[in-house]
Amino acid sequence: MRRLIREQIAELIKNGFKEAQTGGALPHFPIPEVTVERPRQPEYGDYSSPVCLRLAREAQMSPREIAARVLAHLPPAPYVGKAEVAGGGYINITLATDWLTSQVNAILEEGESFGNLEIGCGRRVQVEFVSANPTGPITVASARNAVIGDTLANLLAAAGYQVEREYYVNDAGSQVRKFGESLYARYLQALGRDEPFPEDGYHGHYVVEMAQQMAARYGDRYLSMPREEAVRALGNDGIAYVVEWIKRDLEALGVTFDVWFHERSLYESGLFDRVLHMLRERGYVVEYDDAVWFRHPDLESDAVIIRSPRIIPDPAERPTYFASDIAYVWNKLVERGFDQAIYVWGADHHGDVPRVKAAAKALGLDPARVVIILYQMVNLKRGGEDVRMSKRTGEFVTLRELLDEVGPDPIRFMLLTCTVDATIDFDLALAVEQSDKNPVYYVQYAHARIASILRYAAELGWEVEKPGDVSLLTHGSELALIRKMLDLQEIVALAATQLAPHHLTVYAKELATLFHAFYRDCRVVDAEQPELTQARLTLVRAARNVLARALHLMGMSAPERM
RNA sequence: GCCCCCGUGGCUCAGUCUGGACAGAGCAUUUGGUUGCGGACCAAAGGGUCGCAGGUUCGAAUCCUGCCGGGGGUACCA
Repeated sequence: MRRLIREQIAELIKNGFKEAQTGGALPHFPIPEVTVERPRQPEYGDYSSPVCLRLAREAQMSPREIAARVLAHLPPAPYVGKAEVAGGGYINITLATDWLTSQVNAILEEGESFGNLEIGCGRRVQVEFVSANPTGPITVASARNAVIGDTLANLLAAAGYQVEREYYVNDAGSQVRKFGESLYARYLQALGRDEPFPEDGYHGHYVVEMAQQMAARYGDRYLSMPREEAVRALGNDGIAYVVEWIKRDLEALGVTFDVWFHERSLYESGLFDRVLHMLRERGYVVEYDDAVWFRHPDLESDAVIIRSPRIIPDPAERPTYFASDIAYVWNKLVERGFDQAIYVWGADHHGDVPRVKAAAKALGLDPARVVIILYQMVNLKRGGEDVRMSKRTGEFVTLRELLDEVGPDPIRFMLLTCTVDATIDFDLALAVEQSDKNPVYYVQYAHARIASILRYAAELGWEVEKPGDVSLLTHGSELALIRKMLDLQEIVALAATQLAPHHLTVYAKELATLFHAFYRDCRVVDAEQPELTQARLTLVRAARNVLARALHLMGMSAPERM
């Protein structure tokens, strides 16, 4: 556990300013926030700050002169190798080589905890994701939700938050009823009855199979019930069945949840009524058109419907899904006391964002505690052709099919590769292909190659675990690799604060690239140079440590062989 | 109509929220590389008006405004 180097350098420069000012080398002016960036060109060093560029007027001297005086007063730090003025007044800092190499041991000591930070300060965060309707199998769109949510949860945990993962089971809405009716119809058909299938029902073949199983297991038990009761009972059974199904498929993708929260419990516990009462008292509830509405100044529309007897005739007063959202946000932030509730939603729900925020606000909660991540859609393709998907029509590619074809790691990596803001064209043909177009193998190959080197060394009798003298690591490729390894912390900080898991994929590819370059330039196992070999074996082990951590943060495996 | 997302080399995408020094990868193309630890690798080359037009700034792919193109949403579906 450690502080980011970038932050330490920013502070260092700030102290340089202070020293220069108190020493009279610089006039007194408010020191601005010191921005520190990573320059692209290696000759500009590891870290660079342009802060002096905009101070010419206030300091009454050129940016270069300011920078020079700050540097003259820069406090010493073990990690600073070279600090110099460059260009029009940049402060460029190069890390000290001996410090860099010493980090190899530090990384090994930290093990799987390398990359962990404390920026979360132990705050409790809930990540609620997937939450697909339990009326059918998980599709590719939900798979994107799953990998984003799961990776985000991993990142937040690494960043020092206390994280809980939750799946919200929609078992109270009208879709559930529709599902029950579909099952009922198929059930009767399975028993040989001539039952018409509801027009807007679930047409997928899986409904037929489920109904057949139920008919086989329960016989005509549901036949003796009143229709309404049978529909409800079958719907509940069906949902329980599908939830287990979803759970298995997500597990196969490497995604598990701490809590499976049932929408229905919001009503059964009486919470919804209490929350509705609170809103009513605060004046956010209006009634007209035979319905109950939520009204709030933040909403563009006049009001959002909370419940109406028209949505579901039985039970007559069944609320809308938004009603559930109101009670749910209270449950998250108050009853369970999360500091922050993160929702992972498909972009087609973006219109609901202001409502949930407004609901939180109306309940007296800080809407900033509600964080909604919208990810764009996944267009499924097969060889360039669009594949249409809808659970209702029964035409879709399930996550299970995809897992059988591709396996979890490529799915995770591909769905994680671009920002949540970009639409993904997921080509099934490409996903299956184990080629250069599929960078997941490139990254994992680097790990397998590391494992192979260590196996090879062990076979030759090297003490692989014995710490080497890391000060012997002076080759440019070795130092470049170490630098990239240290970056993992920056990436965790960036991805966790931006809630942008895709940074991990970029990082993993870069790390793999630098390892492959190191492998090319530096022979690890060399009987004629035992000291160097021992040092390089140490570096290789540290590299494996970092690469494995990056892969694990993405929920992927770090294979020993491929 | 209104709201959200996208528009960066032939293709797929980073970089935009936190403005900085000649705009980065991968794929594809061309040309090379190991009598050594896995060639699922490495290196080099060509290829870009960062959708368009204004504006802010010492400085804009990045911020602001308008426009164009693509996708999604638009309240008794969830």
